[in-house]
Amino acid sequence: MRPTVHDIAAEAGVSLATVDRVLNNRPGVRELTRDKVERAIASLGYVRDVTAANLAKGRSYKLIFILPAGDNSFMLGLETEVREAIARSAAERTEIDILFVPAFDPQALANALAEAHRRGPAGVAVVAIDAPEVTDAVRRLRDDGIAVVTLVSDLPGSSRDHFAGIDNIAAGRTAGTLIGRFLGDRAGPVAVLAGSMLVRDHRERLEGFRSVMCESFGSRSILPVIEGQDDPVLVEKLVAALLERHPDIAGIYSLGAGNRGLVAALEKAGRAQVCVIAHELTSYSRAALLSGTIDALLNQDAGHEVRSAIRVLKAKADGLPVLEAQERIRIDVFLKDNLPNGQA
Amino acid sequence: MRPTVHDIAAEAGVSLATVDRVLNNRPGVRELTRDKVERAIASLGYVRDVTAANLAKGRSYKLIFILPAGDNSFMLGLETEVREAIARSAAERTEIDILFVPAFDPQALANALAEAHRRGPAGVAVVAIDAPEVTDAVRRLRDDGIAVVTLVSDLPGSSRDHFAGIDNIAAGRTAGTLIGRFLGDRAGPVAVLAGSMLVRDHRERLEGFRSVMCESFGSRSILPVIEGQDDPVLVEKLVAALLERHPDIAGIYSLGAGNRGLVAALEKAGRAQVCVIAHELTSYSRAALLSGTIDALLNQDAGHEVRSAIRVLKAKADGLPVLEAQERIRIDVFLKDNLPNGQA
DNA sequence: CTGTTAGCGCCTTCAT
DNA sequence: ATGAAGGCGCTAACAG
Repeated sequence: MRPTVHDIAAEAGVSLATVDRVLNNRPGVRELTRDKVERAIASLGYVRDVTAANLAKGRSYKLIFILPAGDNSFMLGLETEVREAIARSAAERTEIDILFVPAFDPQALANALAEAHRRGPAGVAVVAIDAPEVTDAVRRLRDDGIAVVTLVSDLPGSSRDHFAGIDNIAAGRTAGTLIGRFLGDRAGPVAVLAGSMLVRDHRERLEGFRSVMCESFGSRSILPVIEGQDDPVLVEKLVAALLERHPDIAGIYSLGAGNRGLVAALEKAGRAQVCVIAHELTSYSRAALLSGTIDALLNQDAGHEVRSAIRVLKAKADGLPVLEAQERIRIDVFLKDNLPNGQA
Repeated sequence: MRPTVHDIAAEAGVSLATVDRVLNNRPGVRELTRDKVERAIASLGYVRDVTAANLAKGRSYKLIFILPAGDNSFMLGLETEVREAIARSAAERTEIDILFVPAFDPQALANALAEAHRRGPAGVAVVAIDAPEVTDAVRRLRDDGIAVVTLVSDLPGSSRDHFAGIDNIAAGRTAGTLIGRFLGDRAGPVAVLAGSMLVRDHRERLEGFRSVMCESFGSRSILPVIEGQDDPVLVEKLVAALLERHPDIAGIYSLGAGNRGLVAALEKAGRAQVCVIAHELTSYSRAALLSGTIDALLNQDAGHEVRSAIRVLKAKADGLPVLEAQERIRIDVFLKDNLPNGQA
């Protein structure tokens, strides 16, 4: 059997309470006693049973998730994952609330962060917008010892504890290499469709994409970015116009959401031969990948992101270290051949 | 607060012991009493605290992993992951032993399974070889109520409880689409390099690859399969000969291990323009991907596989259901652009 | 068949 | 500064 607090107490010749004080480095122990206990801990190779500790503490973590409202499938999927985490909250000792804010509205987001602050949670997870008022609101949370994790889109200049999302520059580069190699010698420009340049993730994907195109496929021309606000209706309108304006388009990189509109525009225009790389696996994008309208899909697993955010918030709330390597979110690359069978 | 066994006992007017019997559907409770308790459970919305239950049980799961010996990096990585699981075993209430067997030797594997059987574990995880003596050995384990999970390579006809590995047909198809699209109109045949047709995962990858090549790139010729036994030295010899025999080779799909030898042969022959798709991210394949010798890498995360195998073995040992969707192992697709920074 | 009692490993008053 | 005692939610003898 592995050693317990009792063994340490016996070995060190002190009481359980003293061992506990040392273990949780609480005050009220003489240097000398503390040393004795620490020697016992080391010599017995003691490791604390975290589950038993949690049971005894009966602690529960109050967390708030701030998500953008809007009906694109990716954000709905993210919401679903948070709700599943809420369903698990009994087992995970969490109490999770969701706050919705209008998309791409920095002031609204800052207000939501303030509201979250008022509720006094142990931690906040937020899909960030890269704006000063948001950075400020995050700092105020952190100043009060509330842990903050950015989700999906980061806020690098801020004091957030952690980012639960993919490396968006790498994602953009991956899209660039795929579209460049898939197109090979086929002529024609490539268009880029984004949601909004206000959010960091979209800006970074664009940056990665452009740098690869420039480094490795320099002769391919890139059209100016189109911003569709992640709104399927607007996206469809913009893409329809784009296809009309440029009959010779060879490829499209859609780095935001609202792909429902992209697919509709392509199919109505009968432009199946355009090479399309898009982000996020949803029921729409999945269908388009299978039908051949979309050639490849880059994806971030919303479930992983939410679970990682929760683990990190709990750890930070307890002042525990985070294994960054374990919390890294992978960029999934899906072709029609390796689509998981599941829902999503 | 969420309800506890005490609340149920009070609500149903019975003792804790009776509640516990119903909860773990143990015998010795009258139908009527059982009903009362079940009603109380339902009406209070009780969910059992698994961590407290485990604490009280003090149970620990004895597990055995059977891995092929040999010095290819993938299997070494797998071993490392098992050792990390062993390091966590205190916290996870597991006692894990590793048994090594010569690679691609069905009889040796069957013997190892028998040895594992003798040790009386709660579960066994095994990198399977598709052979009757192995299937038999697995059945004997299962007949004694020992849980069996196949790892990396499956044994579908057998009575194993679960397979912790990727969909290898999908992996082969993905490789086919990538190589087909990357090559475009470039002329020349494609070669396939496997470890051994004795193992299911290699056979399935080949099957998926061939079917996509046939369906979507029918004009491309595929050379006969080369078997390198996952041995870097043998692989290098075989590939060197292959390159000499076929100066016009356009692409190589390496669906097994031993890629160190593949890379060496390609680099010595100065054949960097050959399009290469390989499996498994190791320090060698990573370097080759970055240098451009390898064009894309398909990967299964050994850490995920090991952790999943352990979760499943524990669940099966307790007769609990497994959420297949949650245990699905993804096929990672790596280009030089989206390589994780970590070790591996 | 059912209930009582004593833990599992840890934390937390409350005394001393 | 230290210790004794009780409890977190559940399970496991052992009695009745």
